[in-house]
Amino acid sequence: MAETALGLLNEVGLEGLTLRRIAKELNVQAPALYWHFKNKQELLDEVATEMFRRMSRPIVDVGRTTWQEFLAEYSRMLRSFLLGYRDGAKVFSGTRFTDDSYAAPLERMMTVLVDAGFPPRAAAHALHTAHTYTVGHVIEEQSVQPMPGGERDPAYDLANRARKLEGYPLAAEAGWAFFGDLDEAFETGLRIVIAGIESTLTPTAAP
Amino acid sequence: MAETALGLLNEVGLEGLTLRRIAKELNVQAPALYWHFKNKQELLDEVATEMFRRMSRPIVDVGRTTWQEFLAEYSRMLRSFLLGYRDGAKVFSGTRFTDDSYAAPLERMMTVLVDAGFPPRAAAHALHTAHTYTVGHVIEEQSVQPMPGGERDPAYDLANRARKLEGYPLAAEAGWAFFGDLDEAFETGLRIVIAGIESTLTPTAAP
DNA sequence: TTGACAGCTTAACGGCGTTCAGTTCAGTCT
DNA sequence: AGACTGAACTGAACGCCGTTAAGCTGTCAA
Repeated sequence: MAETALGLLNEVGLEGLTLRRIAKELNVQAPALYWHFKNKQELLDEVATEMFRRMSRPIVDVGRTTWQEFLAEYSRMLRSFLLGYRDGAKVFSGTRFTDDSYAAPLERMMTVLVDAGFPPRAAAHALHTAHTYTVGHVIEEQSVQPMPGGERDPAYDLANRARKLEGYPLAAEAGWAFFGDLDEAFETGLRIVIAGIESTLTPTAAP
Repeated sequence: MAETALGLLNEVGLEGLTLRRIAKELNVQAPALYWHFKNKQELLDEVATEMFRRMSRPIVDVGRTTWQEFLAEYSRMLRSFLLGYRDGAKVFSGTRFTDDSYAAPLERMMTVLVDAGFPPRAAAHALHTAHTYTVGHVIEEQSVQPMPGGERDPAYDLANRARKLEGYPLAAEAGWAFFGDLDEAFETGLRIVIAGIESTLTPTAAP
């Protein structure tokens, strides 16, 4: 049922994901859903949990590399999974997981960092910062470009934006970095985060 | 009117911020709002713009310091402003600005970085990464602790969480960093981002 | 005095999440 | 075989939502 809702998400978007629409997809009346969920939020929590479950598998399968590459790969996977669902980042960020299926993947990721020499608390902060940055970035991305591979929102047209910002040359220039090549913007931020972890949290970083 | 809606936000939250409720606050009937706005989204965009306008002033007033301190101060102000409104980060992240009042503050911030030696593109990426990290962090914070200074959502009780994660010691430990001291978590991530900017984008960083 | 027009009201529409009192029906127990 | 149980669902309804349409009021220029 969470699977059905998740499948529907790409068709109708978060705002179109109503109980009646989900029920129709299941050949059922809307109130029947209340047998399985306390309310809509609980259903959305289940949807987010299912999203995380699906992306946990490939994350756990990342082979042995440096912690830098591992963290980068996790962030890229998280991003591409979120981008893969319409309003993915919004659904994901607003909800709590409904079970402990996140525990094993999290333990695995923590282990990679701790094995690389991070104290546990530092490892947690490293993961949290990379995770937080990625989700924040994708939320902004999806308001520029709602669907994976879809059209961009015309409100973010760069030429038009530059014209209105004539008196502010640096601000105009900044638009390019913000809304131009989204992949590049993400990778640049990701490099920043990982380099920052290296220089502030790594055991060899402290004096 | 956007001011009224913004004032109401802390009372009723984003989900309680209905057109009828806003209209009541203005001693007016709901459809009257449609004289001033095309639809509710446009009103929300105006609310977000007003939020940014209010926080632009103190940001511009930050005195001359290092770019590191400037960026840190910007991020802290952004965070505390967003935390100051119920669902502040959600309102802010989902909407586009309705005018160009962001241009002058943005130009100012870009200028600080460029004056410190950043190429314009690098300055933009630096700002964007710090901004994105901050908004992402606050979104997570506000789902743990919806109101400024308010109670925490009991679903994030740490002792309880630790009990359920008995088989996963590192994951349990990570909870502390994720949901424990939110201020400290933010500052740690902020140090990471700024140190990362320093080592990847600064003119003296490149070989 | 008339007319334009900004700003509002009243009434209504379809759709939303949710509730509640029933209905169906497979499986268990006697 | 017949009674019972409980899970899963239906049908009708409630109150609220965003939004539309048509009409009313007041102000002010010509």
